[in-house]
Amino acid sequence: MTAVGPRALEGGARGPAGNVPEGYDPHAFEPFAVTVDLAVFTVRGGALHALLIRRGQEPYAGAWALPGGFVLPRESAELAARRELAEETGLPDDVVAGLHLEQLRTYSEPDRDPRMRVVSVAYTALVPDLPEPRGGGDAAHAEWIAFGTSGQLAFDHADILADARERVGAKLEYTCLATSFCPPEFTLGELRQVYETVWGTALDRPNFRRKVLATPGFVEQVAGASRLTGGRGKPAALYRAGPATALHPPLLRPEGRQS
Amino acid sequence: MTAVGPRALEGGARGPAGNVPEGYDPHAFEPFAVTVDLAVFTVRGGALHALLIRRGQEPYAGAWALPGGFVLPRESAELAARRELAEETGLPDDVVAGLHLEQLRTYSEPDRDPRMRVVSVAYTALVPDLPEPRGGGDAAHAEWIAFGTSGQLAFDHADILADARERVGAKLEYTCLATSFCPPEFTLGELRQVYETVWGTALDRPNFRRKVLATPGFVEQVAGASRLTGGRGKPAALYRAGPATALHPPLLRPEGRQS
DNA sequence: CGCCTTTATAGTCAGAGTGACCATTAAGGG
DNA sequence: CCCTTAATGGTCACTCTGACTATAAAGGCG
Repeated sequence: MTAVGPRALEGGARGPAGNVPEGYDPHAFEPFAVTVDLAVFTVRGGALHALLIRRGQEPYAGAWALPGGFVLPRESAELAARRELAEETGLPDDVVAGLHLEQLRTYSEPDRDPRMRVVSVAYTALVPDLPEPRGGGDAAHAEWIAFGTSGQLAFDHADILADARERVGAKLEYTCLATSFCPPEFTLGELRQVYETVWGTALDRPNFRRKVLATPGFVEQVAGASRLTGGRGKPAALYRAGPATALHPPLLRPEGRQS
Repeated sequence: MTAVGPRALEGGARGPAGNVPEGYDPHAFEPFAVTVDLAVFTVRGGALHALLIRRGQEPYAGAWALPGGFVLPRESAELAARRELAEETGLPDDVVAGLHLEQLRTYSEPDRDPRMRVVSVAYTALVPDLPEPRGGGDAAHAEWIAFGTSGQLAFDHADILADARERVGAKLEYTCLATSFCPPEFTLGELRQVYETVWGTALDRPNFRRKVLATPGFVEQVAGASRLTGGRGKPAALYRAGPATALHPPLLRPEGRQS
């Protein structure tokens, strides 16, 4: 890998915060590829699942990997992430446009891809339990895989997925994000299961209920509606996500346990 | 801008999560430049300051900008950020190696730099009140500018700086990060000033003291030492940063006020 | 010197929030 | 009919916090 280009700029103020000489040729140095990777989570049957695709070619042929792809020349990373998400899940664009998508962080270790220098902006998405994703027209075939059962992931995707899970767990504490995992109408039991699944701990039912209902704007009751949850037990009232986005005070996970 | 390369890969599985054909030519498409930008904060005389450099050339000649520069071909973004920080501040490498540096987020809007496509990974650093930075050998001349008094910043650096400030404020709530703004030995009054400065609110002295001392590992008293703080008043005991990194339960800013 | 201001430090008190419980209601299953 | 299960309603003690008062120890000033 030849180190020309950027280094040639060192004589003046550098970078976009500095200056690029007029005659600067964008093709003169070893380029960086910029991609997005997606950590898409859902809660399914009491277990956290991530959306993964099976790799067909080397490197890491046969391994699971995060969905993702190149950022196109006229596209922001966020737009690229939304486009890839729509392609991989086969969901209609308007549904994808409404999903919670959040930038996680950027992974830039020089050797994270053995083929060339790839800098990847990772995004985290939380979705309700969707119908099985349709492969996005091309060879890509995305599936929901229970967290921790995927074997070795390609590239540094295991790191990304672990970081994303930790971030989601932390955000549940001080935001109303948990409703993103739920369908439009849900019971408090389902909402509690989201917390229990992501945190890996059991929560006290009455206390959870008290906390959620005491937070203005977290959830709004759907008048008169109720639903049986697990086939057994008293039917539960239905709620919708409210307008609030932050939890004050936060709902802390018990005893700082990480999983 | 020619949109070849990435688009040519669409036929197969895409991106580094997909596959790059063997004959793929890294120079065949419009390249992305990858840079780092630094939001370096300090607390000085009761006001939050950011480290900025004055731009000499167009675009944005004469405006203040964040320090930063290219990520070199064999360098991670974090390494680039640390190298740039050392160059701009003129601090010895071992000091820079010990500073708190945290990835903020990546800015990738296609037109954020009018000259070419630049994707920038932003980092936030918190430092104690350092001696005036020496310009880093080159033309760059970094200065501490009080937050909000810089006028228009170059590129999207005002957004980055605002995001960084918000992130720092939030992190003070649930981490022990505030000690990064302080010299090795500090008084509780100085630590409280960090919170007051970043949050823009006054805090109750006794309550702040109680909270900090009740958190195990946040600070450790320096036996027998004390110092006069503002010239007036009772001398204050000195403390060092403790081993703790997280605050459980958090120290929430009053009334969810953002500034 | 006494008196002011300033800051650190010690303590009090009421209310909010939380964890650990117990009790009741309403469903399905044998 | 009685079991299990889950939702819901409620209690109680403890912790944490915000508001506040009081004391200690410095410098400045007449």
